[in-house]
Amino acid sequence: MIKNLVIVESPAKARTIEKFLGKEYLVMSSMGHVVDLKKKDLGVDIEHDFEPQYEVSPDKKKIVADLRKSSKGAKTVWLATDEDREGEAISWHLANQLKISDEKTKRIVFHEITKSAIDRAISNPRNIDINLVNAQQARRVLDRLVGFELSPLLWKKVKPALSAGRVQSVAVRLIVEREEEINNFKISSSYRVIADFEIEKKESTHQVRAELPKRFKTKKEAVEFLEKCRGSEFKIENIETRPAKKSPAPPFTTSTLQQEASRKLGFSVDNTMRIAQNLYESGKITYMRTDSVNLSNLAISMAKKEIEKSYGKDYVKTRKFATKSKGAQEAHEAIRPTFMENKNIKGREQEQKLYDLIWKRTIASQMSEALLEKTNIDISVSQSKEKFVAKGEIIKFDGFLKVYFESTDEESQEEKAGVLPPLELGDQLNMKEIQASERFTQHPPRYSEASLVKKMEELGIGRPSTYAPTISTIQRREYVVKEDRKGEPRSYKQMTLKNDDIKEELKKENSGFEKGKLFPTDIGTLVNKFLMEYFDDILDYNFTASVEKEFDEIAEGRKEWNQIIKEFYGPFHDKIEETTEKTKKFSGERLLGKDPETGKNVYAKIGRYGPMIQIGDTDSEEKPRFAGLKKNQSIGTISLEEALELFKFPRSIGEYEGEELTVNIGRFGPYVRHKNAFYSIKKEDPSNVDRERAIEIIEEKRKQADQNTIREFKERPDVKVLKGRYGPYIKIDKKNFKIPKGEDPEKLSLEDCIRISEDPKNAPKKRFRKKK
DNA sequence: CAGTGAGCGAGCTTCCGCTTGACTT
Repeated sequence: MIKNLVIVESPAKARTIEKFLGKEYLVMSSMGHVVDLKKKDLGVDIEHDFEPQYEVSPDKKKIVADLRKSSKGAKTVWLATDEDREGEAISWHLANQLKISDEKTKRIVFHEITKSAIDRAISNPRNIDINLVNAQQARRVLDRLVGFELSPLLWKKVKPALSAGRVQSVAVRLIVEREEEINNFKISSSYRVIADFEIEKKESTHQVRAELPKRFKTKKEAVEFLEKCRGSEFKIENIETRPAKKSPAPPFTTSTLQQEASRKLGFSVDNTMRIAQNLYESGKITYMRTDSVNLSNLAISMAKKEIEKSYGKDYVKTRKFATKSKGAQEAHEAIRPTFMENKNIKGREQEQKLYDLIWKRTIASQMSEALLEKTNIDISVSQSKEKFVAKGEIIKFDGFLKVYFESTDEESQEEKAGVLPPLELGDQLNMKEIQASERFTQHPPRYSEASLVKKMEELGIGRPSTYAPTISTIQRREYVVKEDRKGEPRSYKQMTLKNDDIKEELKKENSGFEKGKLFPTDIGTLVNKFLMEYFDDILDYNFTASVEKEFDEIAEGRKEWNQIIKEFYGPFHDKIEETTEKTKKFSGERLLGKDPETGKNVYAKIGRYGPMIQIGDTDSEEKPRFAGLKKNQSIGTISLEEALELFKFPRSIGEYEGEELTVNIGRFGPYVRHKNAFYSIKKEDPSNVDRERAIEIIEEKRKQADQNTIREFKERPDVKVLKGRYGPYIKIDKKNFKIPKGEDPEKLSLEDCIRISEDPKNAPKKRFRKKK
């Protein structure tokens, strides 16, 4: 019999802790929450003070049963879930589910997984803090009420299967509004002047590059200035040198890790988290879902030792960082290597890269500041009041820069300041060339996944465990798409003064190139418009912050959670009812003009299945005609001509193998149809697909299918052994069957296939209903 | 996986936050 049962949230944590505690302790994990509001219906009893209707989550039934069994025999059950609102609630639900007496239940917390922290926790147990639990219940119930009343309203008014919520709807709003800003952005240009000088010093020639701080609004002004430069003398008028310091960034939180991995390694938020999870489970890094920048004393002393060993004492400067982000709960340490002496790890390439980033960032955070010397040199122009400025930067002591430099989102136009030659006051410079180039203002950047996470964190919306899932949700609902945009060529004017001559050129550059940025779709834009019109309070950027304040008051025992929810729900529910009754379908309908053939109205709108064009009015006697939009078309921008073009489908484009070939646009995009089979048109515009190209597409797919076929049987053409994304499988008619281990897919006979298909172990699992 | 969109009506969809495997074709 076990004396002590310790329950934590994560199995990897359980394994670590078990090592610290002796044989008298059994450590198990709950795998997060085990109880939630019931899945079906609202799950909240509105009539009775918003009583939550809880159930053990289906996938946690076994875990709860196992925990119950182990807890029965234990003398003491230690609830060691995280020290935050959710963790407290998990402990409370566990206590309720395990049905253990209060006397043998103890609640303990630790924020770092070290022997001393755990020992300290064990000797300082407390009871479950019911106020904190109530704050969690309020949070949970509020999110359910908002999500499960707003979403059905969208199904009625906009389109089925949509969703809305406190977090995701604000994330969508950010992206929609950024796009509006971009659309309203007026590009302007100005002229930037850069001069290249030369100077002889100590028998060698040095180059000096300087920029005019002022930019000229017009070409005329820029040329006038170049005229003045012609024949001017350039003299060093002022040299200013000042010391500067650079400090390292704090260690990683979930959000900053996602941002840096995106900028430096090009990882998606989702990928970063998956890799970090692997590193965590193999014991290489600490927990990866955290909002804390704090390092344990143990970690700091390990870092110190490592820095001393690798770089010397001068490079050590330990620090404690304080969390600045809103609503941080700091239940864990910052993300860091478990053992600082492991500079490298074995593993997959991506794991090594991410680990390297974490190692460097952590080590750098405990290193000395970099000491710099910044120099500004003013260069006068004898025939003008303007002055050129040359900037230099010398690193006197590299400090943390030896290992790590934080990157930024902004791709700046500024050139990096370098080392300046030894110049003195009064020196004359020889002008080699002065260039005035037209530069354009840039619209605000679209969000990437990582910069959206950064913004969400700033607003206090979402938690480390939900950033990645939220970003997936808004893409899965097709509110937002992640896309690349090819840049477009743009010309700019450039005037060059060289050898006393001013030359003007028209140059080309690429502008607007974007990779992996988030764009709102028509549906995202429309849903946002609807919610902003009727539920702007929920979409308010401060909504979460203000309810969090209320949750804090509940946690402090100063307010009743049911009361807080009641005050919110009353007006919210009224608004839901009112909107349900008083508003019509919200389709974003836009009248494009009249169909020249029939004279009927042509509309662009959102229909049951997404963006479409409608010819004819809904209430007219004749049924309107419909056509779906192509990818990259939008109801906001499509022209009447483009809209009418869509009605030219399905197009018959000839015959092949004695059967008709048609091109059409369906639910999953454009396709070629031939002999009852569908072939997706992925690359080109379906309007341009002719017979020849269609045959190519068909043959390509057939070839692909051929290569993926391992076995075929003449007597039963519906039975095949195929090679899929996840390895070989058997296909019979339209059902797929797993091939058990030990069977060689290359050698399966028809009888083998049928035998395998009849074994219930290999039966196709019920498909998880997941709409893409 | 595939040709819809109004309307008829049944039955479905949906939230956020805490955790991992099981699973996909």
